[in-house]
Amino acid sequence: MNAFDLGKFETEAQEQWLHAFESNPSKLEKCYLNVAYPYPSGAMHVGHGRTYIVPDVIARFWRMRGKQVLYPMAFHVTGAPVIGISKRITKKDPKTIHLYRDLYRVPQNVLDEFTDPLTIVHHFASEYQRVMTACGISIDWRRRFTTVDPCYSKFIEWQWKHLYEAGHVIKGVHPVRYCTVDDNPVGDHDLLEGDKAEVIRFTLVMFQYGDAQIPTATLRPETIHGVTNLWVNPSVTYVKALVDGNAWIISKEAAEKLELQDHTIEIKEEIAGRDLIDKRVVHPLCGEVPILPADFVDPDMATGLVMSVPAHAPFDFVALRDLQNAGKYTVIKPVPLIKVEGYGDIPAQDAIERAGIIHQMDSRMDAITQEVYSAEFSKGKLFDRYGGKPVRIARDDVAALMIEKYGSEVMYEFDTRPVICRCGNRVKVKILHDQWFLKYSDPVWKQQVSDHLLNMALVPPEVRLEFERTIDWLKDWACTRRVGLGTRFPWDTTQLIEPLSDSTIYMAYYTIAHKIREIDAKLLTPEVFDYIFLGKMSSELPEKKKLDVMRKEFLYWYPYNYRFSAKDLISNHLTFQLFHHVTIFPKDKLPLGMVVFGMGLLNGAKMSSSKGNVFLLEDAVHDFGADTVRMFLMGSAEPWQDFDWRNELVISTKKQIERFFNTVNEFKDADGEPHDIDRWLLSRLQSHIGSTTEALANFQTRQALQEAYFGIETDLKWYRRRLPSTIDGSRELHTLCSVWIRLLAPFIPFTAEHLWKEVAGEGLVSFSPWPVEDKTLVNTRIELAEELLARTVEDIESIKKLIKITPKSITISLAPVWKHDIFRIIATSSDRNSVIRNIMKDEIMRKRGKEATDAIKQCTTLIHRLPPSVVEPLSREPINEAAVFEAARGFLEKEFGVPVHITNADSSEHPKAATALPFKPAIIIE
RNA sequence: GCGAGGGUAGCCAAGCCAGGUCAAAGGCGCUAGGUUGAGGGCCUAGUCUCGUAGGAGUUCUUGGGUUCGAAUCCCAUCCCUCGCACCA
Repeated sequence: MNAFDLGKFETEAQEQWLHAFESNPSKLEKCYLNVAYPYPSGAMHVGHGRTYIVPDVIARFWRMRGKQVLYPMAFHVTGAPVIGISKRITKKDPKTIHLYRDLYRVPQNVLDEFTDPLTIVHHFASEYQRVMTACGISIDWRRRFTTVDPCYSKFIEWQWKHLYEAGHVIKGVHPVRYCTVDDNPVGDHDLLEGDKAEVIRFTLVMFQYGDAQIPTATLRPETIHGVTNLWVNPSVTYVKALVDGNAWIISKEAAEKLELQDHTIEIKEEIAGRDLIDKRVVHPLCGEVPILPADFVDPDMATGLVMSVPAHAPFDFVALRDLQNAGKYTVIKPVPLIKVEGYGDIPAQDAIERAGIIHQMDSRMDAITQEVYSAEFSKGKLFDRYGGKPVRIARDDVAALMIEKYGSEVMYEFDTRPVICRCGNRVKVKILHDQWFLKYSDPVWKQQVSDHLLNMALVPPEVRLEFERTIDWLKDWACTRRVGLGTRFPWDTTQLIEPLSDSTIYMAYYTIAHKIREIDAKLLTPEVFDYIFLGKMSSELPEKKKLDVMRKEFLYWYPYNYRFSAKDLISNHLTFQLFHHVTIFPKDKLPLGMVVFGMGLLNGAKMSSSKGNVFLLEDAVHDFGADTVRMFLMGSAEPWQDFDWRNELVISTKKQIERFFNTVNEFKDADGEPHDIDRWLLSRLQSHIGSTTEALANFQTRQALQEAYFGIETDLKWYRRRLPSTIDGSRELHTLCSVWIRLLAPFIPFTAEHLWKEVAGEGLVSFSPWPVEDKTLVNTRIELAEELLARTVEDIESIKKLIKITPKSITISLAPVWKHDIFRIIATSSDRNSVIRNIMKDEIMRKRGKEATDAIKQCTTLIHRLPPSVVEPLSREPINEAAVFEAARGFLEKEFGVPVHITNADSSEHPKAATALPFKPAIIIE
């Protein structure tokens, strides 16, 4: 009749919860929680589950504690990924089809529609809502929106108007990875290869060659003084091209690249590499040098020609040495210019010879180059005749000088290659114009954020440092994009506001999301939002009454209390939103706190949709039940720790819920008279209530479950053991059930809701009052008595185990009064050294001699071993041990199946009796 | 490489900030016994080593140090996770 059936509990509760969590301003104190909204491009897995269940548990907790709780949800559909996905589905890319059809189980007819990117996000947004609901997440769904809703775009425009007016939006140029086939910048997820590649800024050193110039790209312009020659690949065909009207000799590849980097290119003629060999070039800072052949020169690296500094560049040194070993160019000597500790005059030579490098192709060349470069960069100094500056300073100085006086230009190139787009094309660096930035580098802005961070609650506290570092480190952020979904950038409507920049203050939008829909988006001018969010009046506000309602909502809910998000967003989103808030909202509307989550693992490995290592949340709910999923996710680790989903562990979580269910069913109708053990149970219950409450107030879901579930379960086991077999449970068990259900309700709301109906009769447990610790029910003496009994039982068991005889009787021999005196004196004394002397001053003690000093030592050890919760009350007043054991004699005899005698140690003949201590009676088994 | 966090018994994980209450909570797994009596049930005990009396010994990545005393503090070392930007 009342079977454990999670599926049934879920169905029952869902009906009653349908609109239960819709939350409106009220007289109650508010609690506004929100979590980073999802980008719905795929199905939810158990990792997502935790992200939304943690805030839900906290929301349910505060709701029961009588707060007006708001937990809203929306969908972030801004950005480019779904554009790519829809393209790949259109092209019938097998990997993508497999992912969506087989892993996410999108029905074929829906999948067919995925050629439209909006369909993808809308489909999965609905899926998210469905699965979140199935998980019992108590969201106010009336406030759901997506970031491409017209009203939301109006809101974003308003936000940006304020950012702009504050001077945080600036225009600039920016080098990006660019695919010339797609004609678009490419992000990491668009890359087939080279996603680690960084764009590096090279200086082009311009050598004069007849009427043309040869640019060589370098990261170390200061080494110009040590150039002995250039390197050219003899088997490569170079071109002479007019670059911005000047004749340059460069590789063909370089010509294409430079065209993307703000240069006009007009190719005039081809020049074979070998025709350049032995020609001479000149630069004012190094004089005239020859061009030498080198096969290692890559035409696809920067300009395709390089300058050679054999004294400081191991590659150059070896290449030159190889030529000279063949008897060529023997007059060329490396020209050193940097002094660096740990190396001789020619660092490159030292490094090469130390490593015993024979030829250019040695695999260690890169490492040696790195070693020399970083040694020179960190510790090197230019020779006095070149200015004597440290390398790290001279490098930038020389580069600036060259650009100013010697015609040098900047060229961007990747540090590693190849970099290949998903379309198969080589990615190049392009300088984007009309690129807009958010000026996160602004020290004044940074300071405002840092100042506010001091007022914020951060969970766990360790993340504070990371936030501080991030604020400090943040540079200007390119905030507009050319492709994707999103809101048009107001100052250049061909561009869109970038996804991380349109999701920073939407927590404020939640407060009005369900109301603003009633107004035509066209009417939503900045003045409207100025009124709602800032209280600024304007003459012609539309729908003033509706605006007033929204103003009230905002004032009631804002600022939010806590924002939840995974820790990988600290370095961007979570910090960005602080920047935006401090600019737009007044001080009393700034965020109050943040909770940062750890990451999720599946069977020990990182969850990843693309690798197929995911467990869908829906499947988990189906296989184990929503409560099981919730309890497992909340109990296996604290929110900020990484957690690992393992099916075997989840199964045992389900058994635990079932055990709870059975126990409640067994006890809820008990109506016996209470005994001492009931008073003990209730006393213990109070501390579980207290600890659970404290843990949840600190977001410690795991700790809370330990207290609320295992703490109470362990007590009940002892209770049952202690209960005389002739007696039924007392009516206090009904109280315990009522409390227990409520303590667990945030974690396993479905089961709790079902049981609540049986225990309380009516109302939803979700809105029932959270249990409050009743200090008047706390009975330290009874708890101590049970503690003494339990410890003694344990001791008897371990002795029985050791002596391997069949006991015929057990004698418990209690410590005499004088030992209790000693115990108390030691426990209350602060100075352990003098305490022995003080005790032994006493005449009576001294008469006891060694017996007394032994007792002192033993008591000292015992006091160290006992928890303070035991020592503290004992030191105030000993308990009547004889009464405790007399009362429990029946229990002990039942436990051990032999007669149990209780004696006083000082009247016992048995030598063991002398070992009796307070709270640790001597045990004699015969 | 840089920034942040972390490494605890078979596994997960508490403890570390405020050093002695730590052989180290709790859960899982495993083993034994009991109960019911057939099998994802419940209860009890055990689960580093030794021990015929509730104890002792060696442990908390590794190596040093501070201290009467360190899982806990300091230094170094190795390993792991996250972030390093135009990407949600």
